[in-house]
Amino acid sequence: MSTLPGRRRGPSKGDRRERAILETARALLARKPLADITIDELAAGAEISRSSFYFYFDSKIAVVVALLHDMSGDLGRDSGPWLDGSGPDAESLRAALTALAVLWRDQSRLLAGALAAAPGCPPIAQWRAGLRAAHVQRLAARIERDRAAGLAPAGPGARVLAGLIDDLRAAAFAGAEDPEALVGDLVTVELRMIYGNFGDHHPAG
Amino acid sequence: MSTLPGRRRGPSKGDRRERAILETARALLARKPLADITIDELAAGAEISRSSFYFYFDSKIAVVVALLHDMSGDLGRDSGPWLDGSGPDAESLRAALTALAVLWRDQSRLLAGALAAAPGCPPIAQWRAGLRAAHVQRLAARIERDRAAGLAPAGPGARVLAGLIDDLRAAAFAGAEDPEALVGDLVTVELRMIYGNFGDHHPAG
DNA sequence: GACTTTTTCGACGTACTGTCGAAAATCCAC
DNA sequence: GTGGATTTTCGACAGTACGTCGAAAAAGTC
Repeated sequence: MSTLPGRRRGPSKGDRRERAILETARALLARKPLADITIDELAAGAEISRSSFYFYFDSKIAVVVALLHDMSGDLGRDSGPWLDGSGPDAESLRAALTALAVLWRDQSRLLAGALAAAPGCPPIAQWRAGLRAAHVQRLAARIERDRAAGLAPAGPGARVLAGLIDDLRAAAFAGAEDPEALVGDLVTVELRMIYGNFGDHHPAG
Repeated sequence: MSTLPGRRRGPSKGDRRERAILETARALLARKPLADITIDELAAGAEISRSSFYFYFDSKIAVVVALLHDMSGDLGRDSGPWLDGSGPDAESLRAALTALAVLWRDQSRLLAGALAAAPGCPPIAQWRAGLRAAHVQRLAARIERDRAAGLAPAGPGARVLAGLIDDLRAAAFAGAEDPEALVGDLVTVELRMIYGNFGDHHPAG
């Protein structure tokens, strides 16, 4: 699964190195964009030679994919109540968006780099497509439920609408210097996209 | 302005070459992504050596910027009626979005490549920022006008809302295989973002 | 036909990527 | 602990693409 060419089994010295590479990548991503990071740096950070790097990962992208996978779990965190609920529930939506915004704040370069690299890089594109599909799937189901219940007006196909909402989130967070500051407005906008202004609320602060 | 290092004036042989480079770039972008295009190919297409390429452009990016500038005029085309009008006018919005979708259909690789390269590439980032600012400016003004006139409900700051709409367009068109198919749904969604469902309309087909 | 400007290109230096094969370190059974 | 297998390391090499320099050829000017 995770593109490791050489190793067979056994948590040995190599494991420490692999983790060191990942940690180095994280550290470097905290202060420079993905495109500016070279394999030399990754190897140096893990205190191995550049050639040795290739024993652990096939490429810089493979490292990124590993980091992304580590994060996948967190990405949908706190979205359950919103996605499984019904009606224009601003609070559960706000919780979902806040969790996402915090993640973007902490990992913006990793996420931005991944999004930028996705076209033209199948493994990353697949990762993104998987997350997107999962979100669209659940959100579209929620929209259909609400429409059937008369809570939401008809409109674009539920999957299309859900896709637009997913796109909007990614674009908005990717472009923002302070993602958390956007949460309130995104709540309003997403609710309007789904409910019109059935559910308009008055954001506090 | 357009980063031309060598030439002084006079429409000479060099002009043909410069145009040849741009045409080659256009042609290549029609069938492969920007990242896969090399300066060798650009030079070969214009029938000059790679070194000669640098006489005309500073880099591949400079070529892209030139192409983008050629296109800037078309980007806002047919948006006037929508941006200068008032109220939930689905038809003028549809016209604006259709023109944009057609542009995306024809130049998707150039635009997608530019958007992907923008972070980490100041000249392209500036181009994008300029367009975005212009759009946000006019759209925000329109929103404020409508709110003052009681045509649109209060909500996120007009500039923020306009920014989200601009982001949504870029993300939606960038991700779509058939941008024109999205226009109808985008009309609905943008109107809802601004007006709630004050202005819900019934899209035909 | 000299003189200037424009245009061309080969040679060079750099940065980064990825592969190969041999050696060193480590592990494991006996 | 020693011998053979496995894991890990790295130097050397080959490839690709970028961007610069300076000298020369081509074109334009008087």
